[in-house]
Amino acid sequence: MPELPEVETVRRGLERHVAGRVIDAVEVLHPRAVRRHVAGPADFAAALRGRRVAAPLRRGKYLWLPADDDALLAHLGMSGQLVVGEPDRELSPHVRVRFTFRDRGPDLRFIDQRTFGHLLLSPGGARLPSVIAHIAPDPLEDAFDRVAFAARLRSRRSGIKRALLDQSLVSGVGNIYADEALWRARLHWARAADRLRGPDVNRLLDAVQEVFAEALGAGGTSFDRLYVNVNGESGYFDRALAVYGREGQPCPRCGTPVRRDPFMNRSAYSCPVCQPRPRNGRA
DNA sequence: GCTTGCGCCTGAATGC
DNA sequence: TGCATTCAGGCGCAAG
Repeated sequence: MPELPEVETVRRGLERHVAGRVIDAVEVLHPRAVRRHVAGPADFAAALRGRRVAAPLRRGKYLWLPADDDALLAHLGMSGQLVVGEPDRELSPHVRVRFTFRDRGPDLRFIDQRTFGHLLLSPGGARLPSVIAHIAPDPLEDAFDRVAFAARLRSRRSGIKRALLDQSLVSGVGNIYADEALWRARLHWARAADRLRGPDVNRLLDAVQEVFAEALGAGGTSFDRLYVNVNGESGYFDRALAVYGREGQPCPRCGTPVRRDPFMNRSAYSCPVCQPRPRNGRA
C-alpha cells in the first residue's frame, strides 16, 4: 500500500523522468480515476494538453506536479501506480489515465486496480493545492511542528492508532506504518491519546520517522530504471516488517506470537507483551 | 466541533 | 469444481 515512503519514491522518480516535459495528450480510460476533478474527464484532458510540468511536490500521501498556474494532483489510494515507459508498449488492463509528451519520449501511466486513487487538476501551481489544505504536515517536512503535534494529539478523545491515521492531524501514516511505529514505540494501538505522556509522544514520533526513513531507503534502489513504481501488496519493505501481517509469528523483540485485533473494519497487529493493552483503551 | 462508521472497488483467499 | 462470501485498504462524507 502506498504510504509516505512509497509516494516519496514515486515523487523522486517523476522528478527525474517527467519534470520539465510538455504534455501532448491525456487519455482518461476510466472516468472514476478523475472523479474528484469536478469539471469532468474531458475538461481534465483538455486542460492539461500543452502544459509543461515542473518538479513534483508532496505532502503526506499526496503529490502534485505544478503545471503553469495549476497543478496535477495525485493520490495513489490503495493500489495506484505511476509508471513511465516506452509509449508503444501494450496497455495493461488497469491503466486508468495515460499521458503522452511532446518530445515523444516515455509516456506516463496511472495504473490502479482498485480505483481508490485519483487525479485532478487544481489551481495554485506549486502552492499547496486548496483541496488538500486540510492535510497536516507530514513528519518528514520542515513545516512539521513536534510540539504542536503533541498538543493536538493529546487533545484527541480517541485511541492512538485512530489518531495516527487521521491525515488532518499528521499525514503520511497508513495502517502498515502505524502498526510498525507503535510496535517500535512499545505502545498499544488502543491507548487513549489524551492520556499519553510527553515521552510517549516523542518515542512514537521518533518511531514514525525511523520507519519512514528505513522504508524510503529500501524503496530508493529502483531509481535507475526507466519507470516509477509503487509496489503493491508484496512491497520491498515486507521483509523488514515486525508485526504488520504477521499474526501468530514471533515478535522480533521478545518472541511472543503477534496478535491481530479487529480495528475499524480492518486489523491492528501488535505484540501482547511489548505493547500491553491498556485497561481503558479506545479504538 | 469532534468522533465514528459507511461506501466506494477489485481480486485473492477462503468457505460451503 | 464452482459459486458465494470475506477481506484488504484511504478517503470523503454523513450521522451521531
